[in-house]
Amino acid sequence: MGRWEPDARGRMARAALELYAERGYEQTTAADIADRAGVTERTFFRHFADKREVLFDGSSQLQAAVVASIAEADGGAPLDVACGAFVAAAPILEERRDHARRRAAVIAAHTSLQERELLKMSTLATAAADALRERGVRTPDAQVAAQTAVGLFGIGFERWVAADDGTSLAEQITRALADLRQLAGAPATSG
Amino acid sequence: MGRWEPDARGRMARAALELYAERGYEQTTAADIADRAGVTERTFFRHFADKREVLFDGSSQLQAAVVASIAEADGGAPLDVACGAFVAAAPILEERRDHARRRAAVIAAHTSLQERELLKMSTLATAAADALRERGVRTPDAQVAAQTAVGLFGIGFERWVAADDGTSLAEQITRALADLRQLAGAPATSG
DNA sequence: ACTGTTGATGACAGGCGCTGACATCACCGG
DNA sequence: CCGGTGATGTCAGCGCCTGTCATCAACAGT
Repeated sequence: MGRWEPDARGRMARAALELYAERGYEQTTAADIADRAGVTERTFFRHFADKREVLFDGSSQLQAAVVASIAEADGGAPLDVACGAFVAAAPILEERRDHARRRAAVIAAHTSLQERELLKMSTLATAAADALRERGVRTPDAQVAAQTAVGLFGIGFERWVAADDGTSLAEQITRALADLRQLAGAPATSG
Repeated sequence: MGRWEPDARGRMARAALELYAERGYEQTTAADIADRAGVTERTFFRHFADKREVLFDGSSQLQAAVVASIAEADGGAPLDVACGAFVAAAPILEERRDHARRRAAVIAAHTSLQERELLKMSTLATAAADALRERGVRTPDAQVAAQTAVGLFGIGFERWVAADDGTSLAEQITRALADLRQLAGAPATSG
């Protein structure tokens, strides 16, 4: 095959997900992934900053969609704009539910990968907050709204992945927001 | 001094914070920390799972305080109980503001450390949610309330560390919660 | 067809993080 | 004085990740 077989990056990403699922994250070396993808370990690290990053290649796409959606939103309360952006971006993940589930299972199996996912979420929150500010939302409000929206997205995503019924990701996020409104509004419930 | 100089763990934790602050996290090797603490690199890794964990030795204490506070709370809405628990646990950090600031600066300077902190926050959220469930809060509500409270704590902590006025951590958390209530309640603001 | 440039890859060396295995030493109870 | 216990030191080694240089495909200009 020589060098220059196309889409080395994609091959490595697929090989990594397969191997992490087959033998586990720790039991897979970077050289293993490179071998399966038909490249060298060195090439692997040229494309991905580290062994974890290979699982998060699509995260910038999600972030771009969320930021764009916030920028283009018609108006409304900041929290609605932020959550609406995640609902609007949900199809990106919904289109590849199988892939999302496999990936989520691998991540759930190892703490290092959860750390990286949390970092991506945090970055996403910062980007969303910036986008809200861009619309004129005051800094503290933007921060709280963005962080809350990302938190609700995380919960919704978790439930969407675990759900056996056909509830959509968008629906899960919407429900989580409704939950929060209930919790934030109701003055007293149980003890 | 031979072996058995007391408080090796504490010495390593202090040495690590100093060195990370002096030369940076990456420029500090585990052997450097061990040297300054008067032990071996191997001993360092017997006490701390990895090079990052040495900065998070007190996180279990915070978690215990939050969980206890949730368990002992008098009653009220889940979100109030959760946020109240963080306010109640705030003195643990407020007592050592200098240390908290130095530590926060070090963490802010390197992504790996931010990842670890986010993981601790996530663990804290799970523990808080469990504690809420223990009180009879339904699972989805517990999850949303706990995650939201941790998010607000994170924002409050960030502002407390950055603040030049004397605003307390507890006050910052309370303000963030008030912000969220405003955002969740108000139907429409800007565009 | 020849050539220079560009960019991705291969090959190699090496530092650092982290672990397993075994020896050593301080302390404690008998 | 002695054996047990637990923390530490010592050593070897794998895997992650990086710097460096050579190699090779593709492309543009001549």
